[in-house]
Amino acid sequence: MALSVSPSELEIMKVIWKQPGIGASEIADALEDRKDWNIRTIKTLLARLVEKGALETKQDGRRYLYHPLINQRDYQKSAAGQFVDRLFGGRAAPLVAHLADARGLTDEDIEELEDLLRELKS
Amino acid sequence: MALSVSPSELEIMKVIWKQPGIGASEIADALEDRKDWNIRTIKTLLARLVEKGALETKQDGRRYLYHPLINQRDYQKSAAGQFVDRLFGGRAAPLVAHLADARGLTDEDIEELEDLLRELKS
DNA sequence: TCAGTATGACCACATTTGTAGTCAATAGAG
DNA sequence: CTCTATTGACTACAAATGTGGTCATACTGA
Repeated sequence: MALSVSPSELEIMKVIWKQPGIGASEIADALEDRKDWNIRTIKTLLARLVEKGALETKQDGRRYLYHPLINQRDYQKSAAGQFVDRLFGGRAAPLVAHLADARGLTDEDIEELEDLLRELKS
Repeated sequence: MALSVSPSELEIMKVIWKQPGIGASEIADALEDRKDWNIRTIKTLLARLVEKGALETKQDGRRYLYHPLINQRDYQKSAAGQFVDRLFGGRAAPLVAHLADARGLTDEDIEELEDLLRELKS
């Protein structure tokens, strides 16, 4: 469990979560402006993700299409939990305080947080 | 900057942040129940942290005392920022929503978040 | 005074991660 | 039909990380 996905691998996962069933070269296209990766690098990362059990492939002619085996929300939840545990003793409030301090919260963030709190209290 | 501290190294940093000027064997004591690390392992991590510029040493007789060169709050702020960027597109609200969902927030968390939001809006 | 112990310096080694290269087969461009 | 570009399979290799060993030395209690 908790199968670990490295930062670079996560970039790949994000593309596939957004477009399940995408192929390697389309992933390269999708990342083109964000990351300066050789197609070989992307394929290596894909192979590692398959090996780790984070992705599965479907044959499509002579190439592979990639589908996530782990759910983005689950991954985010577990990563968020690990992160607050490691750095903030498991407490959410100090984390948000640091974020607010470091970069400020958007009005949208504030509103959403208020809604969330309202909901939690009911 | 942003000098990267690995998870294991961070455990060491946390002890030193709490007790600046501590020596290697006291760090081992402090971690004893939390981590099952050989004293050599701890010393290797300390050496790496010094090398990275995260710690400095002061000679105390024939041993070293360790002092942080990076501030805990600064580290937390930058790590929190990087984390929300990587996983939540930089938005704080979804992160908190996931935390609340995954493990719930304590009453204390909720109260602190409310205070924080009140403050941010004023 | 001397043996055992704690310490720092240096070394070791497997695994993970970032970043590609080589090769062989194949599919499409002319 | 032939040449080139694409694809997957396999390989490479340095840096970072986790984990600890060796060695020489200096301290300390018996």
